[in-house]
Amino acid sequence: MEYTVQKLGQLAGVSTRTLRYYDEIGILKPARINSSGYRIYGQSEVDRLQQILFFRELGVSLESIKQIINAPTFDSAKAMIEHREKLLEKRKQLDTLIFNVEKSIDVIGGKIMMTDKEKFEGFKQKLVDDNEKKYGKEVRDKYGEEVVNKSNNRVKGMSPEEYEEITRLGDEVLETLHIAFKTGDPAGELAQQAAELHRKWLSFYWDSYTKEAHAGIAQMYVDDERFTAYYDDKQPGTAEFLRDAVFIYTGINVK
Amino acid sequence: MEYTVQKLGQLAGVSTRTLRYYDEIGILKPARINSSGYRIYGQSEVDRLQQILFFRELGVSLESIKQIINAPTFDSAKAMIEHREKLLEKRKQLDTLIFNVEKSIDVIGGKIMMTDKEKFEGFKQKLVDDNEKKYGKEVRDKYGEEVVNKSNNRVKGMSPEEYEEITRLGDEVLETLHIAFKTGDPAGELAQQAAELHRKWLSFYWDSYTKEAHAGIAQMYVDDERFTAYYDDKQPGTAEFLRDAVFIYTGINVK
DNA sequence: ATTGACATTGACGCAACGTAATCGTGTAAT
DNA sequence: ATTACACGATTACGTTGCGTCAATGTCAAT
Repeated sequence: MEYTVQKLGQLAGVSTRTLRYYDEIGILKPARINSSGYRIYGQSEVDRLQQILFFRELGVSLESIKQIINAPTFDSAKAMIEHREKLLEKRKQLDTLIFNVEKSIDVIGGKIMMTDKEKFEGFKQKLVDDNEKKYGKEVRDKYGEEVVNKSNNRVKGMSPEEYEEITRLGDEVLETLHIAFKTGDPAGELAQQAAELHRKWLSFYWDSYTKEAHAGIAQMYVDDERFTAYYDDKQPGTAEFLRDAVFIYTGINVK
Repeated sequence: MEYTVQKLGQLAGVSTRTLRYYDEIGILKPARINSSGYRIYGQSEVDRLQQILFFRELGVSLESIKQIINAPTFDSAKAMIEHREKLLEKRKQLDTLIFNVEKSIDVIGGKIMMTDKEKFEGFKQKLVDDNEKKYGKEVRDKYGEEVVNKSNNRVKGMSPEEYEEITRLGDEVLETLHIAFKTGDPAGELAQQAAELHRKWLSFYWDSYTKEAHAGIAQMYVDDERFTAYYDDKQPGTAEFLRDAVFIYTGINVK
């Protein structure tokens, strides 16, 4: 069977422009050109296009596809596995994006107010660099008091709805934490999820979140018996488990 | 405080090129131009840039941002909620993408073979429409026998490594399932994760995965006492729980 | 006076096509 | 045979959000 641009386009569900473009960049050349200069595609081109679309659908760039299908002994499985890694990271990014949008909805809704200083802080994650690592050791003492005071002030100004939401989140943290605790792995998915929830929960109390402060608080839970009692309620060792999870989550070890 | 391009750039964490560009497209113009033609930004420009970066971070296009911050009575909350919808859809797409990549890894690995006909079908997901829903009811009877036979043939041709991998996956399914069972919610994240793992596991045995078949198998686990016994081993009711989770996961109810 | 850091304005490049604009062909109907 | 019209071709600009030269002017310090 032979196809013109439009026929092939309809068969495969792509525009004629796309086929021309693929010809242009040398990823799919027609089998031959007829006397009128028309592009004529044959069976092998159909198959090749099929392969191209397959990879394209998976989000692989045309340049990469070119390499893939041109390589004589291409290890496509390996490439796919690598590609999957990329996608998983993309999804992670998207998840934090969604989280931020949701937070911003609250901000705009007036539930959370931001100070002028906080404004830029959020965007400068890169700047949370070595310079700040130095504070790591002192962060517990430093944040210990400060945060408690801040938080108290925070809570006073909350609406009933906000309070409700926070309570729910807090419960969710505990729930996830207890399930995660059974796995025994603070680096596991569940434990990291608990750490994430804990961060969300904290964000309700804090003007600005920093990894350092988060790690500091987690350590505080272990050191301060009032907090330890709260988290170890059902399962002794939970506070420590949470701390370890948060250390991994934040990538910061305060100890 | 007044800033030159570089100062502002450092403050906000963007390149000078970006600031020039923002000036060019009229989204952020400097407060004034000094005698040497330098762009000088003031406090209000800092704030404006802050807002721009805020929305940009959320993945909003500059064009949209322009509209947003220029509108006198812009309902940013509404815009954010809409934007969240878009992001959630994006994530959905990404998830199916990841699913397909994973499937393709199996395909490439030779675990699954595709017929020529199937090849193009894959890209025409749109065609997965009502026409196929009709098979839903009959799927259990249909797949019940077929799958078991197929699977047996499948297993015979497996390598030790493959078998090892499958066993591991199978264990993971059980593990997740049992944790999820404690939450009591088949629609919850854990249960859905279990359903997903179960799908992966199945994909090792099946030539081609379909939601209908998946749902059918899940129901079969409940109906066939051999399977029920296996899944209910530690916790009675687990088979039913898995079935419910899979029904939700696939969006198909076979009952 | 020279140097080096920082400023300016172009202008091209990128990915993967969409979208005209202009013109030649194939074919069916008049 | 002519006309109409669908389909083919090529050329080339537009899209997004800047990165990256290139050429050139300015400021502050040595």
